[in-house]
Amino acid sequence: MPRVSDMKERLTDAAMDLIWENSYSGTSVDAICERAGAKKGSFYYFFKSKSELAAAALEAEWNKRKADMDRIFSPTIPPLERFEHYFDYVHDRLTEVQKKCGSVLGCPLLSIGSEVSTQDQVLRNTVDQILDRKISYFVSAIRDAHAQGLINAPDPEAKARALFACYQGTLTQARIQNDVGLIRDFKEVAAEVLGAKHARVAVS
Amino acid sequence: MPRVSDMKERLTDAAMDLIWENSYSGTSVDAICERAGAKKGSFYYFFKSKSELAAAALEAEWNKRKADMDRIFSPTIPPLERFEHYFDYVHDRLTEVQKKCGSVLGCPLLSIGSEVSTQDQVLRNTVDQILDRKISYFVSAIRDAHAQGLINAPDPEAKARALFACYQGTLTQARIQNDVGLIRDFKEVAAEVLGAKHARVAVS
DNA sequence: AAAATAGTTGACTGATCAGTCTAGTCGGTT
DNA sequence: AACCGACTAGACTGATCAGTCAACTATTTT
Repeated sequence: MPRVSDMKERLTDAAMDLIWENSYSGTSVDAICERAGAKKGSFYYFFKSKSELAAAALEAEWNKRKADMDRIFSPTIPPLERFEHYFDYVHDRLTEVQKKCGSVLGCPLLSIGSEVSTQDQVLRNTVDQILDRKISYFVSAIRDAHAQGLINAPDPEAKARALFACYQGTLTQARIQNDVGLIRDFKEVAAEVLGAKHARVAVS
Repeated sequence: MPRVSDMKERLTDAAMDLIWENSYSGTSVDAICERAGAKKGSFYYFFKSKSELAAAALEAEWNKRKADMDRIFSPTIPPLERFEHYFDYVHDRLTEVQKKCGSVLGCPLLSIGSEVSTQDQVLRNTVDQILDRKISYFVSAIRDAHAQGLINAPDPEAKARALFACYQGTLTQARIQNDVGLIRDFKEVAAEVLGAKHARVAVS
Protein backbone atom coordinates (compact mmCIF):
# COMPACT_ATOMS: atom_id res chain seq x y z
CA MET A 1 0.00 0.00 0.00
CA PRO A 2 1.87 3.11 -1.18
CA ARG A 3 1.43 6.24 0.91
CA VAL A 4 0.58 8.32 -2.10
CA SER A 5 -1.65 6.18 -4.25
CA ASP A 6 -0.35 5.69 -7.76
CA MET A 7 -2.93 3.07 -8.54
CA LYS A 8 -4.70 5.19 -11.12
CA GLU A 9 -1.49 5.67 -13.07
CA ARG A 10 -0.58 2.01 -12.78
CA LEU A 11 -3.98 1.15 -14.23
CA THR A 12 -3.66 3.51 -17.20
CA ASP A 13 -0.10 2.31 -17.83
CA ALA A 14 -1.14 -1.33 -17.73
CA ALA A 15 -4.10 -0.63 -19.98
CA MET A 16 -1.92 1.18 -22.49
CA ASP A 17 0.63 -1.63 -22.57
CA LEU A 18 -1.88 -4.41 -22.99
CA ILE A 19 -4.20 -2.67 -25.42
CA TRP A 20 -1.31 -1.50 -27.56
CA GLU A 21 0.25 -4.93 -27.70
CA ASN A 22 -2.99 -6.83 -28.16
CA SER A 23 -6.17 -4.92 -28.87
CA TYR A 24 -9.02 -3.19 -27.09
CA SER A 25 -11.58 -5.99 -27.27
CA GLY A 26 -8.86 -8.53 -26.71
CA THR A 27 -7.78 -6.98 -23.44
CA SER A 28 -9.85 -7.79 -20.37
CA VAL A 29 -10.35 -5.70 -17.29
CA ASP A 30 -9.07 -8.65 -15.26
CA ALA A 31 -5.83 -8.68 -17.24
CA ILE A 32 -5.36 -4.96 -16.77
CA CYS A 33 -5.95 -5.30 -13.03
CA GLU A 34 -3.50 -8.15 -12.77
CA ARG A 35 -0.76 -6.27 -14.60
CA ALA A 36 -1.39 -3.17 -12.50
CA GLY A 37 -1.50 -5.14 -9.24
CA ALA A 38 -5.00 -3.85 -8.58
CA LYS A 39 -8.21 -5.50 -7.57
CA LYS A 40 -11.52 -5.08 -9.31
CA GLY A 41 -12.74 -2.72 -6.61
CA SER A 42 -9.90 -0.29 -7.22
CA PHE A 43 -10.48 -0.34 -10.94
CA TYR A 44 -14.12 0.60 -10.64
CA TYR A 45 -13.36 3.12 -7.93
CA PHE A 46 -11.30 5.15 -10.43
CA PHE A 47 -13.06 4.36 -13.69
CA LYS A 48 -16.66 3.68 -14.37
CA SER A 49 -16.00 1.40 -17.33
CA LYS A 50 -13.34 -0.21 -19.45
CA SER A 51 -14.07 2.32 -22.15
CA GLU A 52 -13.46 5.23 -19.82
CA LEU A 53 -10.20 3.73 -18.65
CA ALA A 54 -9.02 3.35 -22.24
CA ALA A 55 -9.81 6.99 -22.95
CA ALA A 56 -7.95 8.02 -19.79
CA ALA A 57 -5.00 5.84 -20.79
CA LEU A 58 -4.80 7.51 -24.19
CA GLU A 59 -4.93 10.96 -22.65
CA ALA A 60 -2.26 10.00 -20.13
CA GLU A 61 -0.06 8.67 -22.92
CA TRP A 62 -0.52 11.90 -24.84
CA ASN A 63 0.50 13.96 -21.81
CA LYS A 64 3.65 11.87 -21.49
CA ARG A 65 4.62 12.49 -25.10
CA LYS A 66 3.56 16.09 -25.50
CA ALA A 67 6.84 17.60 -24.29
CA ASP A 68 8.77 15.51 -26.81
CA MET A 69 6.42 16.59 -29.58
CA ASP A 70 6.79 20.25 -28.65
CA ARG A 71 10.54 19.89 -28.69
CA ILE A 72 10.66 18.04 -32.01
CA PHE A 73 8.26 20.43 -33.71
CA SER A 74 9.73 23.55 -32.17
CA PRO A 75 9.43 26.55 -34.51
CA THR A 76 13.15 27.14 -33.93
CA ILE A 77 13.89 24.11 -36.09
CA PRO A 78 13.75 24.29 -39.90
CA PRO A 79 10.34 22.87 -40.81
CA LEU A 80 11.41 19.92 -42.91
CA GLU A 81 13.96 18.89 -40.30
CA ARG A 82 11.12 18.64 -37.80
CA PHE A 83 9.66 15.78 -39.79
CA GLU A 84 13.01 14.06 -40.02
CA HIS A 85 13.44 14.25 -36.28
CA TYR A 86 9.91 13.06 -35.69
CA PHE A 87 10.22 10.03 -37.93
CA ASP A 88 13.54 9.18 -36.28
CA TYR A 89 11.96 9.57 -32.88
CA VAL A 90 9.09 7.22 -33.65
CA HIS A 91 11.41 4.74 -35.33
CA ASP A 92 13.71 4.65 -32.33
CA ARG A 93 10.86 4.30 -29.91
CA LEU A 94 9.23 1.46 -31.78
CA THR A 95 12.57 -0.29 -32.09
CA GLU A 96 12.99 -0.02 -28.35
CA VAL A 97 9.51 -1.38 -27.69
CA GLN A 98 10.20 -4.20 -30.13
CA LYS A 99 13.21 -5.26 -28.08
CA LYS A 100 11.06 -5.40 -25.01
CA CYS A 101 7.98 -7.16 -26.30
CA GLY A 102 9.17 -8.76 -29.54
CA SER A 103 6.78 -6.95 -31.84
CA VAL A 104 6.60 -3.73 -33.77
CA LEU A 105 3.45 -2.22 -32.35
CA GLY A 106 2.68 0.66 -34.71
CA CYS A 107 0.56 3.55 -33.54
CA PRO A 108 -1.78 2.79 -30.65
CA LEU A 109 -4.22 5.52 -31.64
CA LEU A 110 -4.68 4.03 -35.06
CA SER A 111 -5.14 0.46 -33.89
CA ILE A 112 -7.58 1.42 -31.20
CA GLY A 113 -9.35 4.02 -33.29
CA SER A 114 -9.84 1.64 -36.15
CA GLU A 115 -11.09 -1.06 -33.83
CA VAL A 116 -13.60 0.93 -31.82
CA SER A 117 -14.73 3.49 -34.38
CA THR A 118 -17.99 1.69 -35.09
CA GLN A 119 -18.67 0.58 -31.53
CA ASP A 120 -17.70 3.19 -28.97
CA GLN A 121 -18.31 6.81 -29.84
CA VAL A 122 -16.71 8.23 -26.71
CA LEU A 123 -13.48 6.39 -27.25
CA ARG A 124 -13.58 7.19 -30.93
CA ASN A 125 -13.89 10.90 -30.21
CA THR A 126 -10.97 10.72 -27.81
CA VAL A 127 -8.82 9.10 -30.47
CA ASP A 128 -9.94 11.61 -33.06
CA GLN A 129 -9.07 14.56 -30.85
CA ILE A 130 -5.61 13.29 -30.04
CA LEU A 131 -4.96 12.54 -33.69
CA ASP A 132 -5.97 16.11 -34.49
CA ARG A 133 -3.48 17.43 -31.97
CA LYS A 134 -0.74 15.46 -33.66
CA ILE A 135 -1.81 16.61 -37.09
CA SER A 136 -1.63 20.22 -35.94
CA TYR A 137 2.14 19.81 -35.53
CA PHE A 138 2.25 18.67 -39.13
CA VAL A 139 0.13 21.60 -40.27
CA SER A 140 2.42 24.18 -38.69
CA ALA A 141 5.55 22.61 -40.07
CA ILE A 142 4.06 22.42 -43.53
CA ARG A 143 2.82 25.98 -43.37
CA ASP A 144 6.26 27.16 -42.33
CA ALA A 145 7.92 25.14 -45.07
CA HIS A 146 5.55 26.62 -47.61
CA ALA A 147 6.17 30.14 -46.34
CA GLN A 148 9.91 29.58 -46.69
CA GLY A 149 9.49 28.32 -50.23
CA LEU A 150 10.78 24.85 -49.40
CA ILE A 151 7.65 23.16 -50.65
CA ASN A 152 4.51 24.10 -52.49
CA ALA A 153 1.57 23.52 -50.18
CA PRO A 154 -1.21 26.05 -50.67
CA ASP A 155 -3.47 23.95 -48.43
CA PRO A 156 -1.33 23.00 -45.42
CA GLU A 157 -4.21 21.33 -43.61
CA ALA A 158 -4.93 18.94 -46.48
CA LYS A 159 -1.26 18.26 -47.06
CA ALA A 160 -0.75 17.52 -43.39
CA ARG A 161 -3.66 15.10 -43.31
CA ALA A 162 -2.39 13.34 -46.40
CA LEU A 163 1.13 12.99 -45.02
CA PHE A 164 -0.19 11.86 -41.68
CA ALA A 165 -2.38 9.20 -43.29
CA CYS A 166 0.59 7.92 -45.28
CA TYR A 167 2.71 7.77 -42.18
CA GLN A 168 0.04 5.97 -40.22
CA GLY A 169 -0.37 3.46 -43.00
CA THR A 170 3.33 2.79 -42.92
CA LEU A 171 3.22 2.23 -39.17
CA THR A 172 0.36 -0.21 -39.58
CA GLN A 173 2.21 -2.13 -42.27
CA ALA A 174 5.24 -2.21 -40.00
CA ARG A 175 3.08 -3.75 -37.29
CA ILE A 176 1.59 -6.37 -39.55
CA GLN A 177 4.94 -7.32 -41.01
CA ASN A 178 6.75 -6.85 -37.71
CA ASP A 179 9.42 -4.84 -39.50
CA VAL A 180 10.66 -1.40 -38.52
CA GLY A 181 12.46 -1.08 -41.83
CA LEU A 182 9.37 0.36 -43.47
CA ILE A 183 9.45 3.22 -41.00
CA ARG A 184 13.11 3.90 -41.65
CA ASP A 185 12.41 4.19 -45.36
CA PHE A 186 9.47 6.51 -44.90
CA LYS A 187 11.48 9.73 -45.08
CA GLU A 188 11.80 9.46 -48.82
CA VAL A 189 8.10 8.90 -49.24
CA ALA A 190 7.45 11.88 -47.00
CA ALA A 191 9.62 14.05 -49.21
CA GLU A 192 7.58 13.02 -52.22
CA VAL A 193 4.25 13.60 -50.52
CA LEU A 194 5.44 16.97 -49.28
CA GLY A 195 6.67 17.79 -52.74
CA ALA A 196 9.97 19.00 -51.35
CA LYS A 197 11.58 21.03 -54.07
CA HIS A 198 14.96 19.56 -53.29
CA ALA A 199 14.15 16.14 -51.97
CA ARG A 200 17.62 15.66 -50.54
CA VAL A 201 17.09 18.55 -48.19
CA ALA A 202 14.39 16.64 -46.38
CA VAL A 203 16.03 13.26 -46.58
CA SER A 204 19.73 13.77 -46.11
CA MET B 1 -32.47 -26.94 -45.21
CA PRO B 2 -31.18 -26.24 -48.69
CA ARG B 3 -30.54 -29.25 -50.91
CA VAL B 4 -27.04 -28.13 -51.66
CA SER B 5 -25.59 -26.85 -48.42
CA ASP B 6 -24.43 -23.29 -48.58
CA MET B 7 -23.87 -23.11 -44.88
CA LYS B 8 -20.12 -22.81 -45.18
CA GLU B 9 -20.44 -19.78 -47.42
CA ARG B 10 -23.06 -18.22 -45.20
CA LEU B 11 -20.68 -18.60 -42.28
CA THR B 12 -17.75 -16.98 -44.06
CA ASP B 13 -20.00 -14.19 -45.32
CA ALA B 14 -21.40 -13.54 -41.87
CA ALA B 15 -17.93 -13.61 -40.36
CA MET B 16 -16.62 -11.15 -42.95
CA ASP B 17 -19.51 -8.75 -42.37
CA LEU B 18 -19.28 -8.78 -38.60
CA ILE B 19 -15.51 -8.75 -38.30
CA TRP B 20 -15.19 -5.98 -40.85
CA GLU B 21 -17.81 -3.84 -39.17
CA ASN B 22 -16.68 -4.51 -35.63
CA SER B 23 -13.42 -6.33 -35.03
CA TYR B 24 -12.01 -9.82 -34.72
CA SER B 25 -11.91 -10.04 -30.92
CA GLY B 26 -15.15 -8.13 -30.72
CA THR B 27 -17.01 -10.63 -32.86
CA SER B 28 -18.19 -13.81 -31.17
CA VAL B 29 -18.74 -17.19 -32.72
CA ASP B 30 -22.30 -17.04 -31.42
CA ALA B 31 -22.92 -13.78 -33.25
CA ILE B 32 -21.51 -15.22 -36.48
CA CYS B 33 -23.73 -18.28 -36.14
CA GLU B 34 -26.78 -16.18 -35.48
CA ARG B 35 -26.20 -13.99 -38.53
CA ALA B 36 -25.54 -17.04 -40.70
CA GLY B 37 -28.57 -18.90 -39.36
CA ALA B 38 -26.30 -21.70 -38.21
CA LYS B 39 -25.98 -23.61 -34.99
CA LYS B 40 -22.79 -24.12 -33.08
CA GLY B 41 -22.48 -27.67 -34.29
CA SER B 42 -22.49 -26.62 -37.92
CA PHE B 43 -19.86 -24.04 -37.27
CA TYR B 44 -17.47 -26.53 -35.76
CA TYR B 45 -18.31 -29.09 -38.38
CA PHE B 46 -16.83 -26.82 -41.06
CA PHE B 47 -14.17 -24.96 -39.09
CA LYS B 48 -12.06 -26.10 -36.25
CA SER B 49 -11.75 -22.66 -34.65
CA LYS B 50 -12.78 -19.06 -34.91
CA SER B 51 -9.32 -18.23 -36.19
CA GLU B 52 -9.60 -20.74 -39.00
CA LEU B 53 -12.99 -19.38 -40.00
CA ALA B 54 -11.60 -15.86 -40.16
CA ALA B 55 -8.79 -17.02 -42.41
CA ALA B 56 -11.29 -18.83 -44.63
CA ALA B 57 -13.48 -15.74 -44.72
CA LEU B 58 -10.57 -13.60 -45.87
CA GLU B 59 -9.65 -16.09 -48.58
CA ALA B 60 -13.27 -16.27 -49.71
CA GLU B 61 -13.46 -12.49 -49.86
CA TRP B 62 -10.28 -12.42 -51.90
CA ASN B 63 -11.69 -14.91 -54.37
CA LYS B 64 -14.78 -12.78 -54.76
CA ARG B 65 -12.73 -9.70 -55.57
CA LYS B 66 -9.97 -11.23 -57.66
CA ALA B 67 -11.80 -10.95 -61.00
CA ASP B 68 -12.42 -7.25 -60.39
CA MET B 69 -8.77 -6.74 -59.54
CA ASP B 70 -7.63 -8.55 -62.66
CA ARG B 71 -9.92 -6.41 -64.75
CA ILE B 72 -8.86 -3.14 -63.13
CA PHE B 73 -5.17 -3.96 -63.33
CA SER B 74 -5.33 -5.47 -66.79
CA PRO B 75 -2.09 -4.88 -68.73
CA THR B 76 -4.25 -3.57 -71.57
CA ILE B 77 -4.90 -0.44 -69.55
CA PRO B 78 -2.33 2.35 -69.28
CA PRO B 79 -0.57 1.74 -65.97
CA LEU B 80 -1.39 4.98 -64.20
CA GLU B 81 -5.03 4.67 -65.20
CA ARG B 82 -5.14 1.33 -63.42
CA PHE B 83 -4.56 3.11 -60.14
CA GLU B 84 -7.22 5.67 -60.92
CA HIS B 85 -9.74 2.95 -61.63
CA TYR B 86 -8.73 1.04 -58.53
CA PHE B 87 -9.08 4.02 -56.22
CA ASP B 88 -12.46 4.80 -57.78
CA TYR B 89 -13.52 1.21 -57.35
CA VAL B 90 -12.65 1.12 -53.66
CA HIS B 91 -14.21 4.51 -53.09
CA ASP B 92 -17.46 3.46 -54.70
CA ARG B 93 -17.57 0.21 -52.83
CA LEU B 94 -16.95 1.79 -49.45
CA THR B 95 -19.57 4.42 -50.19
CA GLU B 96 -22.04 1.69 -50.95
CA VAL B 97 -21.20 -0.19 -47.75
CA GLN B 98 -21.54 3.05 -45.83
CA LYS B 99 -25.09 3.44 -47.07
CA LYS B 100 -25.91 -0.02 -45.83
CA CYS B 101 -24.27 -0.02 -42.43
CA GLY B 102 -23.74 3.65 -41.68
CA SER B 103 -19.98 3.53 -41.39
CA VAL B 104 -16.95 3.78 -43.62
CA LEU B 105 -15.25 0.49 -42.91
CA GLY B 106 -11.81 0.88 -44.45
CA CYS B 107 -9.81 -2.17 -45.44
CA PRO B 108 -10.71 -5.37 -43.61
CA LEU B 109 -7.27 -6.86 -44.11
CA LEU B 110 -5.64 -3.93 -42.40
CA SER B 111 -8.00 -3.81 -39.44
CA ILE B 112 -7.80 -7.52 -38.86
CA GLY B 113 -4.10 -7.76 -39.57
CA SER B 114 -3.27 -4.97 -37.21
CA GLU B 115 -5.45 -6.47 -34.52
CA VAL B 116 -4.24 -10.05 -34.63
CA SER B 117 -0.62 -9.58 -35.68
CA THR B 118 0.71 -10.12 -32.19
CA GLN B 119 -1.73 -12.82 -31.19
CA ASP B 120 -2.50 -15.20 -34.02
CA GLN B 121 0.31 -16.14 -36.36
CA VAL B 122 -1.83 -18.22 -38.71
CA LEU B 123 -4.31 -15.44 -39.29
CA ARG B 124 -1.50 -12.94 -39.54
CA ASN B 125 0.19 -14.95 -42.27
CA THR B 126 -3.09 -15.22 -44.16
CA VAL B 127 -3.48 -11.46 -44.05
CA ASP B 128 0.12 -10.95 -45.07
CA GLN B 129 -0.22 -13.22 -48.08
CA ILE B 130 -3.37 -11.57 -49.35
CA LEU B 131 -1.84 -8.15 -48.90
CA ASP B 132 1.12 -9.33 -50.95
CA ARG B 133 -1.17 -10.43 -53.73
CA LYS B 134 -2.71 -6.99 -53.81
CA ILE B 135 0.68 -5.32 -53.77
CA SER B 136 1.75 -7.38 -56.75
CA TYR B 137 -0.87 -5.56 -58.83
CA PHE B 138 0.74 -2.32 -57.74
CA VAL B 139 4.22 -3.61 -58.58
CA SER B 140 3.29 -4.54 -62.15
CA ALA B 141 1.54 -1.26 -62.79
CA ILE B 142 4.48 0.70 -61.43
CA ARG B 143 6.97 -1.35 -63.40
CA ASP B 144 4.98 -0.75 -66.57
CA ALA B 145 4.71 2.96 -65.84
CA HIS B 146 8.44 3.12 -65.30
CA ALA B 147 9.14 1.23 -68.51
CA GLN B 148 6.95 3.66 -70.40
CA GLY B 149 8.76 6.63 -68.90
CA LEU B 150 5.66 7.88 -67.09
CA ILE B 151 7.32 7.81 -63.69
CA ASN B 152 10.77 7.24 -62.31
CA ALA B 153 10.69 4.11 -60.18
CA PRO B 154 13.91 2.12 -60.35
CA ASP B 155 12.67 -0.07 -57.48
CA PRO B 156 9.04 -0.91 -58.31
CA GLU B 157 8.64 -3.23 -55.35
CA ALA B 158 9.60 -0.58 -52.83
CA LYS B 159 7.53 2.06 -54.59
CA ALA B 160 4.53 -0.24 -54.63
CA ARG B 161 4.84 -0.98 -50.92
CA ALA B 162 5.15 2.71 -50.13
CA LEU B 163 2.10 3.62 -52.19
CA PHE B 164 0.15 0.75 -50.74
CA ALA B 165 1.01 1.78 -47.19
CA CYS B 166 -0.11 5.35 -47.92
CA TYR B 167 -3.35 4.13 -49.37
CA GLN B 168 -4.03 1.84 -46.47
CA GLY B 169 -3.35 4.65 -44.05
CA THR B 170 -5.86 6.79 -45.87
CA LEU B 171 -8.47 4.04 -45.67
CA THR B 172 -7.87 3.70 -41.95
CA GLN B 173 -8.24 7.45 -41.42
CA ALA B 174 -11.43 7.32 -43.46
CA ARG B 175 -12.75 4.65 -41.11
CA ILE B 176 -11.85 6.52 -37.96
CA GLN B 177 -13.34 9.76 -39.23
CA ASN B 178 -16.19 8.00 -41.00
CA ASP B 179 -15.51 10.07 -44.09
CA VAL B 180 -15.02 8.76 -47.61
CA GLY B 181 -13.76 12.17 -48.72
CA LEU B 182 -10.22 11.28 -47.77
CA ILE B 183 -10.33 8.40 -50.21
CA ARG B 184 -11.62 10.59 -53.01
CA ASP B 185 -8.73 12.97 -52.49
CA PHE B 186 -6.13 10.24 -52.47
CA LYS B 187 -5.45 10.29 -56.20
CA GLU B 188 -3.42 13.45 -55.91
CA VAL B 189 -1.35 12.01 -53.10
CA ALA B 190 -0.82 8.89 -55.17
CA ALA B 191 0.48 10.97 -58.05
CA GLU B 192 3.01 12.57 -55.73
CA VAL B 193 4.12 9.30 -54.20
CA LEU B 194 4.45 7.79 -57.65
CA GLY B 195 6.37 10.82 -58.79
CA ALA B 196 4.24 11.05 -61.89
CA LYS B 197 6.08 13.27 -64.31
CA HIS B 198 2.88 14.93 -65.39
CA ALA B 199 0.71 14.75 -62.32
CA ARG B 200 -2.42 15.61 -64.24
CA VAL B 201 -2.08 12.47 -66.30
CA ALA B 202 -2.70 10.36 -63.25
CA VAL B 203 -5.28 12.59 -61.66
CA SER B 204 -7.40 13.99 -64.44
C1' DA C 1 -33.19 -51.81 -48.87
C1' DA C 2 -29.11 -51.36 -46.31
C1' DA C 3 -25.21 -48.89 -45.34
C1' DA C 4 -22.32 -45.20 -45.60
C1' DT C 5 -21.57 -40.33 -45.95
C1' DA C 6 -22.53 -35.50 -45.23
C1' DG C 7 -24.59 -32.16 -42.78
C1' DT C 8 -27.39 -30.45 -38.69
C1' DT C 9 -29.02 -29.90 -34.02
C1' DG C 10 -28.93 -27.83 -29.47
C1' DA C 11 -27.86 -28.84 -24.89
C1' DC C 12 -23.75 -28.72 -22.36
C1' DT C 13 -18.97 -27.44 -20.17
C1' DG C 14 -15.87 -24.68 -17.84
C1' DA C 15 -13.60 -20.48 -18.48
C1' DT C 16 -13.83 -15.73 -18.78
C1' DC C 17 -16.32 -11.44 -19.43
C1' DA C 18 -17.69 -6.56 -17.49
C1' DG C 19 -19.41 -4.81 -13.70
C1' DT C 20 -21.46 -4.71 -8.50
C1' DC C 21 -21.35 -4.74 -3.66
C1' DT C 22 -20.26 -5.02 1.15
C1' DA C 23 -16.90 -4.91 4.28
C1' DG C 24 -13.08 -3.39 5.22
C1' DT C 25 -8.07 -0.47 5.90
C1' DC C 26 -5.65 3.66 6.19
C1' DG C 27 -3.97 8.40 7.43
C1' DG C 28 -5.60 12.67 8.83
C1' DT C 29 -8.94 15.91 11.31
C1' DT C 30 -11.78 17.32 15.19
C1' DA D 1 -11.36 8.70 20.99
C1' DA D 2 -14.55 9.22 17.38
C1' DC D 3 -14.96 10.05 12.85
C1' DC D 4 -14.28 10.94 7.91
C1' DG D 5 -13.04 10.69 3.19
C1' DA D 6 -9.98 8.27 0.23
C1' DC D 7 -8.88 4.05 -1.16
C1' DT D 8 -8.65 -1.29 -1.26
C1' DA D 9 -10.11 -6.22 -0.84
C1' DG D 10 -12.20 -9.87 -2.98
C1' DA D 11 -16.33 -12.56 -3.26
C1' DC D 12 -20.15 -12.45 -6.20
C1' DT D 13 -23.57 -12.02 -10.33
C1' DG D 14 -25.37 -13.08 -14.64
C1' DA D 15 -24.02 -12.85 -19.22
C1' DT D 16 -21.16 -14.38 -22.70
C1' DC D 17 -17.10 -16.74 -24.36
C1' DA D 18 -14.93 -20.67 -27.44
C1' DG D 19 -15.43 -25.13 -28.02
C1' DT D 20 -17.49 -30.29 -27.32
C1' DC D 21 -20.54 -33.95 -27.97
C1' DA D 22 -23.87 -37.50 -28.92
C1' DA D 23 -27.92 -37.89 -31.27
C1' DC D 24 -30.41 -36.86 -35.34
C1' DT D 25 -31.73 -36.16 -40.48
C1' DA D 26 -31.05 -36.19 -45.28
C1' DT D 27 -28.70 -37.57 -49.31
C1' DT D 28 -25.82 -40.73 -51.90
C1' DT D 29 -23.74 -45.07 -52.76
C1' DT D 30 -23.80 -49.97 -52.93
